[in-house]
Amino acid sequence: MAKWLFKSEPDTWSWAQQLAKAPAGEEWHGVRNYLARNNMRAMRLGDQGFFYHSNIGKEIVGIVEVCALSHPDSTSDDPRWDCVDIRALRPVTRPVSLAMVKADHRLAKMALVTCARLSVQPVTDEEWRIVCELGGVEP
DNA sequence: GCCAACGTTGGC
DNA sequence: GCCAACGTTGGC
Repeated sequence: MAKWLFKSEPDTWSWAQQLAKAPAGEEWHGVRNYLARNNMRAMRLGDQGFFYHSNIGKEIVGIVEVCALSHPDSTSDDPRWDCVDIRALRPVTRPVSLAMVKADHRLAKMALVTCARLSVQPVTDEEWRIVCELGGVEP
């Protein structure tokens, strides 16, 4: 299973809101970037991802799972924009901050660091394991 | 198909 | 709130 990372400004959509929608899940709409969209198109049911709070917090706060394959974004009339649905699985024991990620040389190549503006990112298996370790949660 | 202008993201 | 980075748009 591939691993991913989803960014959201908690002002707009927070982990608490995502958690409140579990287990049904929620459409990850609003992405208007080709690379982020292509990442969502590549997702499979059961793929897991980190839920990251951008701007406020700047930390990974939970783990989500893809529960619907890529489909047209209901918030757009433009057929270019698709998105998946995700549901909250569990919070991390300790939030993993951007500063912690940057401070860990093993995570230097993480997209969170190298592609700061990409809102839906791939995560390698090794990065997944290390972030889970930092967050005190089972990979 | 290039590239300048513009808009947005997101860390600080 | 600022601004750097960078993705997108649109004129040529």
